[in-house]
Amino acid sequence: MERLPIVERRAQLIRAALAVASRDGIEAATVRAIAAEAGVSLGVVHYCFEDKNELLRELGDAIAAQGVDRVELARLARPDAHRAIGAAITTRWEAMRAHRGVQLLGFELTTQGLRNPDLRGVATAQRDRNLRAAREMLDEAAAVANIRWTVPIQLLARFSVAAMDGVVLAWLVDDDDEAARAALSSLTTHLTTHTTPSRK
Amino acid sequence: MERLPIVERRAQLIRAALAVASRDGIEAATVRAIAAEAGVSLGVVHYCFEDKNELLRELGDAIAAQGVDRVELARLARPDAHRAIGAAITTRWEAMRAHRGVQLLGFELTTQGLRNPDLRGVATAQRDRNLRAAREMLDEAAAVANIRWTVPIQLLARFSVAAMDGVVLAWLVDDDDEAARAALSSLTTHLTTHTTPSRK
DNA sequence: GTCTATAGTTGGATAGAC
DNA sequence: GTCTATCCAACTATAGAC
Repeated sequence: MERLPIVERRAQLIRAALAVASRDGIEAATVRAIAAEAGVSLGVVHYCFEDKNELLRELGDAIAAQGVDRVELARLARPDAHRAIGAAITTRWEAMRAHRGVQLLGFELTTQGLRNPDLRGVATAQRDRNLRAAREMLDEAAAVANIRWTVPIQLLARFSVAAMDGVVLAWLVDDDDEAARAALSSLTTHLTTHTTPSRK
Repeated sequence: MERLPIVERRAQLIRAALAVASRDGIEAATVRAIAAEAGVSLGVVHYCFEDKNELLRELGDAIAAQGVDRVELARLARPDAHRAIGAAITTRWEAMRAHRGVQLLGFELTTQGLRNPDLRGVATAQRDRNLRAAREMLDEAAAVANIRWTVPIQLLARFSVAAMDGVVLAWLVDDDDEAARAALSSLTTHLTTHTTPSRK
């Protein structure tokens, strides 16, 4: 086996953890399974991480980081408010839909974080990232469509995140793409009612 | 130890499982811990249930059943649409807020159901119950306020469940009652825009 | 740095006495 | 029906050879 600097070894193990956990679930992501996935022996994992919780915390960071590819709205034709908001939400939805296992893993990590004090930060970090991403999305949609929001953006961001989470969870259960799209369309309409043309 | 008919013993063990799992999390709800909670020995659990999964399936039923105390809207003063819908949602929210551990357990059982084929039914049963409860809530609110819905109620029910789930999950993470209430108020407003006076 | 070997728990499940 | 005793598998973590 090749020798690696510890930082690269850690990165490799985090990738392996993400692969196992998103494919087989958080319960299946044992130290053994992760070591096997990475092709290293059990001891290596304990050499690279303080304990399993530290590895899971890094996994939480990794999953949150990959969820926030910035949405590109600039090239929209006829960017009215409804259209811009709809595009932003649809883009995010398609990104999530493409990684079913990762979405489920996100919920699993959140519940773990709510039970295990050692992983508390995973849950809150994920919420913070989601909120920030939603706020940026709303800001960008407003800029592109040349409107402004008539209620505090923090409120709208929170509602959007909650609605998104709920829609994704329902979709994980019943795998109904049409229903999910309809719900997101409803969310888009709702957000649009809280806009007004911005004066220049 | 007192002898009990097996059906009563099962009910007792399910109650114990609910107590342990809602208090300490699904991972802590081992057969051993449940037996201890009920004050019986380990073997008794295996005598009463085929295996652990069967017990968890019954637990799923139990948790779903207790969530659907029917909302009483009849005595509302001046039941306009917004008021009726708001009351229905608030009532349900207060019921959920009072049982934090149970709500978290619900999410844990759902994710388990999505990973473990043996528990698949737990996730879908919970979704079905929630959808039905939401539909009944919308029906009753419409009847009380003398309005009708301008979009298919199935769609509204689904959106309501998703939004509720998302709001509860966010609340579990940050424990912010005010933010939750604000989000639910936003949901109420959104639902109200899809009503129209019903002709008699 | 990496490996094998093993300690030390804890889990689900079962056998057999009473 | 109920209990104790036990089996066996899987887990995290560590010690020590190389």
